[in-house]
Amino acid sequence: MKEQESTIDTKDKILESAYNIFVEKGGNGSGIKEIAEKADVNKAMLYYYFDSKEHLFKEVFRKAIEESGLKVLETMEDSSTPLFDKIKRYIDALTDHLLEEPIIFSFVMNELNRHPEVLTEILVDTIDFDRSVLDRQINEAADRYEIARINPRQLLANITSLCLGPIINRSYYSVVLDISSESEYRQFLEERKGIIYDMTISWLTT
Amino acid sequence: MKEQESTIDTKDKILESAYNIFVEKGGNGSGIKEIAEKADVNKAMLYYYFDSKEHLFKEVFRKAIEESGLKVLETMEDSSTPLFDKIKRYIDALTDHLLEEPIIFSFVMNELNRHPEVLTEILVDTIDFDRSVLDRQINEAADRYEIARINPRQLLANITSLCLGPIINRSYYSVVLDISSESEYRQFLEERKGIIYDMTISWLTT
DNA sequence: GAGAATATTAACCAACCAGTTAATAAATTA
DNA sequence: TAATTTATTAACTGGTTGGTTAATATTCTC
Repeated sequence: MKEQESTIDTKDKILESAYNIFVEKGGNGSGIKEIAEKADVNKAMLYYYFDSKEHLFKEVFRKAIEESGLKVLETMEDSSTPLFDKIKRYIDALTDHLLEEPIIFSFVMNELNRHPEVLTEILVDTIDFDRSVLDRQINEAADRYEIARINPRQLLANITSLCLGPIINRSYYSVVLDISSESEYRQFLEERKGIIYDMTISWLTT
Repeated sequence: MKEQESTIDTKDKILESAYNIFVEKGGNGSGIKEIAEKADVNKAMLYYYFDSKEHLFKEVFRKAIEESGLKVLETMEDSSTPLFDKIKRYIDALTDHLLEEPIIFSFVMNELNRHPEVLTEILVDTIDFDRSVLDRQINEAADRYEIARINPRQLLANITSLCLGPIINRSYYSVVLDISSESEYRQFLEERKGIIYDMTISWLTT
């Protein structure tokens, strides 16, 4: 059997170090030497617990998804909450979470864009989202003429895009919107919560 | 003086090769050896025309911005077109352009996220967008009670986010929306053009 | 405490990296 | 055509990369 304490210690030390460095510099920008050094561990230990840089990266990526706030999506599966309330909660929760961890989220998206073939499967089995509840809710609301008949996928794409955009591509929006200070930007994002909701509702009810 | 023909030839060959490889694999993922080989040029020539990998990359990045479709933003500076028309044209033009060059756009955003300090200045002087015309138009329309009084920056952020989102982070949206086939995805994006416009207008007029 | 399993280390490896150099070829100028 | 500038090349450099190995230290089991 393993000697528990120190094993978990070193393995976790490696993972934590890898997490920080990968997130900061990206998969291609980081070296295992640096990761080992920051973990204060011999480089060979890295290959004792993880058998390649790629494997280590994949575990880090999985962890990053968990902590990114993407899982907020699963709140959309709740059938007991009315549609509009759910939308509001989703927007607020997603924005709040993204405001806390913007870098992690940006990391996930960047790596996903750069290595889609390898990483989508990790995404798929880490987040596994079932859209059926939301679909039904939307269609039933349309049946009752409470909202217009819209494509549920478009709703999801709209809300998500509106929330993510200015956060994960902050550098771009900083330039376009000409907002440089941190506090100003945060205020701008706070203001968005209400706007995104209003915009969505006004679209659904016209 | 330079020997024009062959000079331009080789320099351009290098730039083109660098462009393709950088866009495909990203700045950190690409090596100059590969770039030289694909350009069918001696590696030293790379340092004859560009004095480092970073310089070469920056030129590629600049070129990528030009071809990415980001410049469509500048149509918003036109004061002769009515607000709603301008919005419609911006959405259509941006979407169309992005549909043609989704990878380039993704590249620009990824690199910008990864190296904001170095690349924002290139972005700033490549795109230089003046928001004042749009601001005035919006405020005047609000004065005339044609639209609600909204923050022009939020309008810009909304439209842009809605257009960019599902295109530059396609892998993510493919999973969330569960759309795998290329044609289905393109149709989805086409459908969005109208939806984004409707959504924006309904928000502005409530 | 012997033996086995687990954990850790330093030294090593070949391939690759960005970048240089010094010599040469080709074109321009005079 | 001689001198000069511009273009091109092969070979090289020093450092880094991801990854291995073989020996050793530590811990667990009995």
